[in-house]
Amino acid sequence: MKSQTAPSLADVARRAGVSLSTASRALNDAYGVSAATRARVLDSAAALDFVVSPDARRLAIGTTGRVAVVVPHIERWFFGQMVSGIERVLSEADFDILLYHVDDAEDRREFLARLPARRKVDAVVVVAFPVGEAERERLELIGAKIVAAGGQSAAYPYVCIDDFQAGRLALDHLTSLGHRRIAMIAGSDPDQPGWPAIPGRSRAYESALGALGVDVDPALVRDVDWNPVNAAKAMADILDAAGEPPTAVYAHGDELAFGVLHTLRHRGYRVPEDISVVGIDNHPLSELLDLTTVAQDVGGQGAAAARLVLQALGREQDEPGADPGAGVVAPVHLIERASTAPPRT
Amino acid sequence: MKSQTAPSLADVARRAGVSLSTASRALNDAYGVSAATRARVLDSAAALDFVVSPDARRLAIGTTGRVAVVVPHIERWFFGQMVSGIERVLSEADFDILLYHVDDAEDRREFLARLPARRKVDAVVVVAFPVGEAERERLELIGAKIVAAGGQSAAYPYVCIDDFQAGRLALDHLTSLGHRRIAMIAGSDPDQPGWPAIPGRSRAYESALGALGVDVDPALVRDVDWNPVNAAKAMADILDAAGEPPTAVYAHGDELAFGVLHTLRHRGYRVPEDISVVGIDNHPLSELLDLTTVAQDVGGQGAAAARLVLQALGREQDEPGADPGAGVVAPVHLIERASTAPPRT
DNA sequence: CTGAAAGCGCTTACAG
DNA sequence: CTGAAAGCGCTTACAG
Repeated sequence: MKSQTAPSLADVARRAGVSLSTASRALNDAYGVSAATRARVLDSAAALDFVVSPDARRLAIGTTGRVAVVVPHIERWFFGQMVSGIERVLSEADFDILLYHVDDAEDRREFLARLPARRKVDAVVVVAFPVGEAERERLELIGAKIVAAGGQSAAYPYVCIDDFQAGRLALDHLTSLGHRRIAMIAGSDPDQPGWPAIPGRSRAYESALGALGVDVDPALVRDVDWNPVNAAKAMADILDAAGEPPTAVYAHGDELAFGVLHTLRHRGYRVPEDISVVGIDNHPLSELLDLTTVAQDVGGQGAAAARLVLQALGREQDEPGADPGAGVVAPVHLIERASTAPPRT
Repeated sequence: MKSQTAPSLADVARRAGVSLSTASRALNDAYGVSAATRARVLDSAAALDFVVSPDARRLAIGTTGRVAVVVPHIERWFFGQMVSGIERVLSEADFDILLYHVDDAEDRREFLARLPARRKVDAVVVVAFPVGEAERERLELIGAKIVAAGGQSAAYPYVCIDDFQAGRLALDHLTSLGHRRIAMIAGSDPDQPGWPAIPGRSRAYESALGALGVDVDPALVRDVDWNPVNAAKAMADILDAAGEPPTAVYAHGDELAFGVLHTLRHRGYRVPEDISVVGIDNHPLSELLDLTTVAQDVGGQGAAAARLVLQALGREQDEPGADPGAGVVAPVHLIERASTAPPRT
């Protein structure tokens, strides 16, 4: 009945001829065990191929050694990068990462409501979505730390970029080139259709046009669910609806821009001669498509978020000047490639 | 000192006025507890916001409720899809997934060597890399099941596609169009430079040409580490090296094909008029780039792998006719788009 | 430096 | 149907 079972501490102790306590100490502390004894225990452990049962240790210790990473769309580039960055530093700090995928707002709420009581993790990092006040309190009540990646919060540490700034970088590039008639393909939150998923990037649009005294023309704006194919359709839509085509297109993300490029090419518009296109992200394929974009280091942000976790867990010496609990905003910068140029007059 | 602590089963039992055993049973079994008692316990648990400590439960139960998913490049599309598929079905079966990222062969070996003794998981699914015989045995010794996704093995269950077939699908399409001078951009394993990461896709090339009595021209073949940018360079290389350019290019993956398309465009070749291009994968961006490709459902393969895990763990009624321990090979199919056409004569 | 004992939070035969 | 008790595999004061 009992399936194969790994050697236990008791086995190690017996083989080394010491007590459980001593074996445990030899394996953990450095103190309180004579060198000779420790050596015997270590040998014994090695011979038996022993490794502590994490569950038992955790039970006794009261800590889990795990952190939950909760992401909406693990199959998308941005999230993959983020998880990759988080995993890298957390695993190095010897934490295991528990991956959870949550789809919509309902999913997220339910997940967060369940997690606290589960005590499965020491911390949770939520990627690109907010945590309600109530959930946050429950998490903190059980001692679980929480940090956000790809979004900010006043209530817990976070790392993100300044989306408004990123947007302005893209738009200022366009306007300084002389563009005035600029279309926008906005990424929209499927939970709240019609609302921008990243408000800052939309505000940048209004603000940039506003600064020029140009009114926003609704015929030039479309919301898209981040699916490139839908972005392609949206662009076609704009071309069909707007009397005069825009001279430039601002996409909230490179993946949306890819769709735009596709439609433009199919409709016979040359980029950038006829229409300029700019995105945000610096997706790995953007270089190949000569897309001008505002770059961000997503993997680096994941790593930074992981460091915030370690900090919150007291596992890292606070860097002097680092205000724990505060957020870090990662830098962004414009990368000019061949998809943007001055408008033809 | 003692940080906030969640309510324990003992609290629930006390509040309900029953013993620990009864509380436990009420929460788990359906049997052996009177309806009234169960109700009291349930109420009590609800009132206290109680949820069992997974670690304690596991310790007592002897099972972890977790499965490890080990991937080489979590930030790449293929792996993201795979993990996504795995997570979907495993989390529904109430398993937690522990994500591990391993880079190179050394990493993998070390990881697998450590895992067995750790007893952190009930099973491990390795994505797109092989597990040595020794490691496999150790894993099985401690009762951890193992299944492969994106690669096959004689020693444990797996799900993959038939890479040779996929390659032939792509190549037969090309040759039936009339192409004879076909270049190949092969994805290569960084651990074994010069070797194809996916041998079947290379064999398909040799086989398809062989069937036509055409010799493989080394000047038309390049190995690339799956980086699209390097694929672009490799294509440039071929164009520079080969006297006469190929009339078609076969890429081991769509991401490589993207690089090819880039170079072709920059060099002034029209696709497909001057040169045809075909890939494998049906990457989400392929549609936008009008790339002809051989499609595979990666997420579906992940889901299938997860089902194999459940099966191995005895958590799923064996479907009649399903041979546990065997592999499943997922179907592939050609998607013709605008990147392929007959060669100009 | 080392050991006996209690405890971490559950589950599960074993007896009522 | 219900409870007392042992056990899961470790850790950690408490005494030597």
